Formats: sequence, structure tokens, C-alpha cells
Amino acid sequence: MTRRRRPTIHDVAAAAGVSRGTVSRYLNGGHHVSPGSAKAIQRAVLETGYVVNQHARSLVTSRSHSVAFILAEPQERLFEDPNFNVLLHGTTQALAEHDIMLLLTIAGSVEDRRRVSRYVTSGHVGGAMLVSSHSGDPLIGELLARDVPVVTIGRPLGHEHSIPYVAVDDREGARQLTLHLKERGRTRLATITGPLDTSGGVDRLAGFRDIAGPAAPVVEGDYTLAGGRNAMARLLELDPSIDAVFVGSDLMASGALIALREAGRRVPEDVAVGGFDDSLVALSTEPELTSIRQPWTQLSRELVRLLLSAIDGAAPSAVTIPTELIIRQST
Amino acid sequence: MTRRRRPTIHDVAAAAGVSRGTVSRYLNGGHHVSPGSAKAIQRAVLETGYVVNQHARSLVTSRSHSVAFILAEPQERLFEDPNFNVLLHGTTQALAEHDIMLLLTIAGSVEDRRRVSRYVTSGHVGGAMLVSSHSGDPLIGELLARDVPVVTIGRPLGHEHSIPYVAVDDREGARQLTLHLKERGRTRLATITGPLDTSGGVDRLAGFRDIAGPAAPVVEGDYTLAGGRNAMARLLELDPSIDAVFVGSDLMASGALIALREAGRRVPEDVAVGGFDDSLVALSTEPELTSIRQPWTQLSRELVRLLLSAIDGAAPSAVTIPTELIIRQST
DNA sequence: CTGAAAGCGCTTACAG
DNA sequence: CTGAAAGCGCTTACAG
Repeated sequence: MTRRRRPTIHDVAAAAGVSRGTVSRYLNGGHHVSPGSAKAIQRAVLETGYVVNQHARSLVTSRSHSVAFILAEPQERLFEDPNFNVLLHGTTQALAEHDIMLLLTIAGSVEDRRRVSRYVTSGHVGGAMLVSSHSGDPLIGELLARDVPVVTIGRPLGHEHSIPYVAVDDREGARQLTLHLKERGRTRLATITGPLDTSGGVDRLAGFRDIAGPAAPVVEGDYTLAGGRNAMARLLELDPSIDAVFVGSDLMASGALIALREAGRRVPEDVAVGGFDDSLVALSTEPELTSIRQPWTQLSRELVRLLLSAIDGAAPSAVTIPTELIIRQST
Repeated sequence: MTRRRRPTIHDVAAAAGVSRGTVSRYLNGGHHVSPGSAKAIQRAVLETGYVVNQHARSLVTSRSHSVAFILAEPQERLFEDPNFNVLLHGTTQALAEHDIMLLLTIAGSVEDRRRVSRYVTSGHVGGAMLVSSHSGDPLIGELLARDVPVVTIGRPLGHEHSIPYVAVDDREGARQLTLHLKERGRTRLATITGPLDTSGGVDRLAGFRDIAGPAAPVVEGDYTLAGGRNAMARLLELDPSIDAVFVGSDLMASGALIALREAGRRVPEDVAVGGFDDSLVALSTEPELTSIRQPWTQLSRELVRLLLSAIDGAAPSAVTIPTELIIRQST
């Protein structure tokens, strides 16, 4: 990819009548530069339309100006789950404030994963944000082995102490919602969980059980709409008397609503349904979904903050963010 | 972002017993390298775990190994429209085959746009893919003025001859769907369009009018679910006798279904509804949506191909891809 | 505060 | 086919 001739630091130095070293110092914080030089350089930059060549800068500083956003998900989920979009947006914005660019990598297939792993561990990138890691995913171990600074969204099962992460209080959120179902007078509670190799899956299940007890029916879902629909159908077979269900994500909950409609159950009259995420999906269903809000903007900011800390060599730390119950018509 | 010491081309050369130039030649295609040297270098690369430093390479070649994906959309759309995800996935995959990384930039606000423009025009990136450009967007002019290779998805209104682009045959697709509504015996046709400063908006409207005539009711939408819902409500006020509506996107169509349900109309008995995109949304509605398929994988591939051509200095060309009518329960 | 100089890791004519 | 050398655009001790 060829580029036309761009002004370099040399052009700026010539225009400002100082040395290249001085220009560089000005560009890198302005320390040890006299006001006069600073002014001259400032003008010269405008005049020449100079923009730093990041490749040259990175070569000498060994610092990258980009981080990888690794989406380790089968494409079905990526295609329908709005949470990714919100997270992508939030982290892009938060990184922009630090002049860091986000490199999107998608590791859906095994082959993808290998490519992404090679790329990220080869030092092109300052660090990586791992989205929705499943326990047992080899990627995370490869990154750790290569000393790539990495953070995850959601508790990284099995790596809680070696990787910084940010998560909402999944267990408490699940408790809030399940308690709410009980307070609505429901007695036959059930749940559809996320994948049980993710923290969102296990922690929300734990919260549900804290309130509903260990005997309540459980079906595992996969965070997709179709998965929620199937899971709900199975739940109704398991126990037709169910009168409330806590679903581990809004998208699955919207699938559950379809299954309930197909089974002739009214929501919330016959069965109350609660979701998790409080995404736009919750507003597009009929009836609108009661849900647990995940503050994505805040999560994104914290995720970026942790990654930058990790890059600077800080010890891993975890951030847990409280959830909020949003009550709508489905319960 | 500090990195630990990584092996350089020098280490490989030493291990292989050749000069650094020879290693570089081997790495860049292997021309003018004897089989013996090649073998030795190959082994040395494995031994040392060498990976090229892209910053150093880019510095000397003036070639970037990344392109920007510019999403110039208000965040509401980004958050709910699955088309972006599909496109993001498709282009990432297609670029990966060329060892090019995708830098995601989001230009929702005016301030974002300025930042993105500065970044992309400053040569950090080999080229840019502009997604959903609206006519009058200054970004496109800035990129052109700076000689940044750029391609758009959808016809770039006002820049058809200066920018390579790929698009489905929007007009023909709209015709197909509208004709299908007529063939179902519907006589009171109406349409909800996309934004009329986008090619998808105007071209699909043109296709609808080709079949339905100039007098049929039209309301402009904004490609969001809420927008589709509002537009449908307005359409029913405009003409309560409507018995079929072509909606310019599946997401808006799903909003239209909500409005129709609220108005007590049955779909398809009272009103037939057709969408556009054939996205996952079309399968999640009740009833499932008849729609026009956009072959996103193919679109992504062509988009990447055109961008790489543009980067290589090829003259702008346009690719139009045929659409396909997918009939489901909503019509 | 400032300039001269070395060096980051690579590619690419240039000789041979 | 191959090595020595220049140079890509920048930063950063080092002297002064």
C-alpha cells in the first residue's frame, strides 16, 4: 500500500529552524523546549501538515498504538448479539481518549484462533481484550505464556488470579431478578443458563439457586435466540407447571418468549420471564422484558483502564460492577 | 506498551549462517535465495521463534498492514443492526487472507468524525472502508482530498465515479418484493424507506415505485426498529386501507410488525409485510419475514478486493450484486 | 534548553 | 545467489 510523500520531522525542524531532536521533544510532551522554539515548531507543524509516523515511533519506542479486541465466538452469536456492538463501541471510544486504536480480530473457527494467536503474540499489538472466554480455551494460555498483556470481560474461569478482568456482579444480579420473581408471587421457578463454561453461565445459575433452591429446573442455553427458544420448550416438557423463568440473557429470553407463545402460555399472566443484560432486545419484545442492567459504558471504560495498567506492568486486579434490576411488563 | 526482547532478523541470520539481507529476501518471497540457505533460514526461524516486526517493515516499505473500517453511524443503529456484525465478520475474514488487519473506527459524533478523519488521512492505514455513507458527509471528501484509498458499501451518492463501491441491486430487489406483494393479490401498497440520503433509501424507493406507481404512500424511516414502528403507525394514519407494505430493512420491518399488532392488524391476513436484508431479524419475528437477501459474505469479499485494488492504484470500479427474494410467512 | 549522533529492525538497490 | 551498506522516520541519552 503505497503512500505519497508525507512531511517528516525533518521538514518541521527545517521550517522551525531547530533540530529534529527539539521537534521530537516538543512532540513528546514539550519538556526541555523553550517557549520560543515551541511556538516556532507549533507553527511549522501546521504549515507542513505534519503527522507523526507511528511506525517509526513504534520502532524506536517498542510501543504499539493499538490493541486487539479478540472476539472468540462462533459467528451465530456475533451476528445477533447486540452486546458485542455496545462493547465494541464503548472500548473504541475509551481507547480513543488514549490515542489507541482497536484492531478487531475474530476467532470463531479453530483456524481463525490460530491466526489470531500468532498475530497477537507476535508483538504487533500492545495488548489484548478477550471477550467472552470459555474455560478451556487454549488462546488464553498462549497469550499468558507469551507475556501479552490481556484483560477479559467476565471472570476468566481458571485464571482469576493471573488475568485482570471486569465483570458485573452476575450472581447478585441473578439473585435480584429471581427474588423479584418470588415477590411477584411465583412459586414454580426455573432458569435457562448461559454456557456453563463461562462465568456468566455459572455465576448467574448460582445466584438463581441462592433464591430458588437447588431443586428448581435448569436448562443450559448458548446465548442465542434459537438456543433460548429450544431451552424454553425443553423446560416446559420438564415441568409444565412452571410459572416463572429467569433467562441468562435478553436474547435467549426473546427466544423463550417465542416458545411460550407457541405453547399457548401468556406472559406474564401464565409465566413471568426475566432476562439479563437490559439490551435493546429487551425493548423490542412483546411484552417488554424485565431484565438486569449491565452498565456497558462503564464496563468498557474499566476494561480499557485495566488493559492500560496491565500494559504498564501493573499486577492483575479485578473490577466488579453492581447490577440494577429493571422492571418491565414481562414479570 | 513495553515488550520483551524479541528475536530479530539478525538473530535468524546468525543462526542460519547467512547475512541479514538473505534472510530478508527469503522472508519476502524467497527469490534469489539458494535452496541450502532457504532451508537453513527456515530452521533458524523456527528455532528462534522469529516474527517480523511490522513497524520496521512498514517504515521502510511505506506500506501498512492494516485498513480502517469506518462506521459512520449514530450509535443506536450500530447497537441494534445485525448487518454491521455480518459485514465486520466478512471483511475481517477476507482481509485475513491477505494478512491485513482491520482497524475499527466509529464515527458517530462530529467529534469522532474529526478524530477518525485525522487518523485515517495521516497515513497510519493503507486504506479505508466506509460503511453506510450519507450524502453530504464531509468525511468522504476529506479522504478523497488526501488520496486515501477508499471504498464504500452501497452507492456513494454524489461520488459514484470517483469511489469504488459494492452494492446489491437495491432497485431490482425492491421491485422483486413489491411485485411479489402484487402477485399475492394486494392492491393497496405502501413503503417505509431507509434514510433518503443513502443509496439504499433512494434506490429501494425507486424500485418500489416502479411497480406500485408514484401515488402509493411513502414514509421515510431511519433503519432502526423504533423508526420502523413509528413509520408504520404513520402509514396507517395516512391510509388505513393499506394491505401490504414493503419495508426497506428487516429491522424496521420488525418494528412495523409491532405497530401493526398494536393497531390490531393481522399479518399477513390484513397486511402483508416484506423486509430487506434477509438478516437474522427476519427469522426472529412472528410471523417470519419475507425479505430480499443481501449476500453479505460475497459483498464483503468484493469490498476487500476493491479496496486492495484501489490501494494498488487501480481506477475506481463498481460491483453490483443481484438479490434474491426469500418468501416466508409475513406475505 | 539544544544539537549531533546512535540506534530501533527492516528492505533494497548495488556490486560482485 | 549473496554480503555490505544505506536509509526508512523517529526517540533518546549524551554533551554542552
